[in-house]
Amino acid sequence: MNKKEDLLNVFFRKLEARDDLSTQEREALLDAAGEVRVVGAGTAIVSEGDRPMQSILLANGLTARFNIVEDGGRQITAFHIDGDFVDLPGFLFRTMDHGVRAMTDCTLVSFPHQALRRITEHCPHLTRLLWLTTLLDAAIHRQWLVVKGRFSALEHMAHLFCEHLVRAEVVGLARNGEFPFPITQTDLADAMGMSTVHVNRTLQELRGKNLVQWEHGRLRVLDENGLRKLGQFDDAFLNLDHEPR
Amino acid sequence: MNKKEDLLNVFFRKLEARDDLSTQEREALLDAAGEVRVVGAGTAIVSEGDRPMQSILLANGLTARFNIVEDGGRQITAFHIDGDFVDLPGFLFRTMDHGVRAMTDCTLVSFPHQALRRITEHCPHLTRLLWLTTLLDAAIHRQWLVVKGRFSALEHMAHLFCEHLVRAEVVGLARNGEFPFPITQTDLADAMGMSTVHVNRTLQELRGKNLVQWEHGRLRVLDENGLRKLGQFDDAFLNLDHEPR
DNA sequence: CGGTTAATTGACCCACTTCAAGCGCGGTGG
DNA sequence: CCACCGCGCTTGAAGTGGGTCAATTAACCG
Repeated sequence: MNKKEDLLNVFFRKLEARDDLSTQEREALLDAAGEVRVVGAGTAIVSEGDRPMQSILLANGLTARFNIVEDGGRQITAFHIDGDFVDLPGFLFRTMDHGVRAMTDCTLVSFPHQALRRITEHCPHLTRLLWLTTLLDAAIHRQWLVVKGRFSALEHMAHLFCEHLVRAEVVGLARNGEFPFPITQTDLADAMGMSTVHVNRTLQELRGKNLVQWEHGRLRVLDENGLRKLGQFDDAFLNLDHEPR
Repeated sequence: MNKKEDLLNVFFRKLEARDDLSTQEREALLDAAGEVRVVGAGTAIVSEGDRPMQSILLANGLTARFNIVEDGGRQITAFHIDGDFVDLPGFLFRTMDHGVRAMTDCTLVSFPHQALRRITEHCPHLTRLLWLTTLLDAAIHRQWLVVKGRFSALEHMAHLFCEHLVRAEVVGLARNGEFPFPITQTDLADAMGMSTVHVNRTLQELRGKNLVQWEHGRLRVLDENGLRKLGQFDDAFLNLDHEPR
């Protein structure tokens, strides 16, 4: 089915940034891919406590992982873009410890856990690459911890924008430092663990320094070097080297 | 070699809390295990930028993963205890994006990456369990993000102590709510992303509420329910259910 | 043109930081 | 055996980054 191949291309691209992918491996992934679904912005793709029977690859759109705390506050722990699995941990965790929400309309491809298990049984190298994608998520989490623990709001925001620029570039979503970033300031505040008010003021400061523009759901980085410097951004944690894994 | 088996027992225990482990799998791990090493407190087990040829299982002791930021500040992103791999991401990442330091004297068992690769090629279920351990690390990272983003210092500390109590119990390190916690308040501050001064005051508040004692490198939880409530602690993220993975 | 959600602004507040001292204790050398 | 040293713990005082509350404006949308 040609259509499914198109949808998976962006995932292949993400993997191929880190290692070679054989034709057989591509086919194994195509075989494993199940239902394709388009959901609207705001859809709860996964809810805390779910025991899903498949994991979901985001072919197109933007999703957020989040946890709700007692006072009703929400903490976003990750954003996912084209080519990211939004709940691969569910394959081995069984019970989801967090929710995933579509922040935009999203095209989703489901991978039944049974099919993923078959991959782990017959395609060791591909298994390592799938494993790698979850390690990437973990590396991003660690980076967020460093940033949240030791950076000012301004540095934090600069770092986050740099991260998204690079990730968008890897899957071909960015052109001239501009990429889709269709979320609200409230969402951003929930991701940065701060108040909307302060996100707004921090953003104004970044704009005032002529580092970024953010309009119509697109973020444009005007001065990538300046932004990287401010955000102390080093892309090493994203493991962009192409090497045998 | 009987000695090596003793050292790996705590790791078996960690895995067996989540799924069955066959005799063959245990043997595969024993075969994969290489050099055993004891290092003193303060040793840099892994440094940022390293390209290790093996991953290291902590058989006994306490280690911390950390990143150093520009102003010299340190952010600890994880603690590891008996039975944890301290740098399994290195198996697929190749280049380490952070350091690992021995906080106490540690007994380490190295697993050459070549041997781990062999496991991924011949033992799919065991591979999934190794993968699971890195997913556990990631789940803890996410929880830390939630806590750091949305909790007060007091709640944060309560949560951290709960997490360590549960993890220590899983590998048999805790008795009557008491377990080894041989770090300094400065280390704890680096993990919580706060100042030592405030760690000290927060700790006094926890003590004042008769929730914990912390003396001679051991933490004693006096009122586990109270501590859990204060820290909004739910152990779901630690995936303690024993089920087929 | 109302109704709703997102962005923005102002004023005040406080949790946590910073800076600066003291204190206790184990280790070490004379 | 004691003086000294260094590290970790503790305390006080003063400052601030970011939060909270509340209101206004802008953008969107049928």
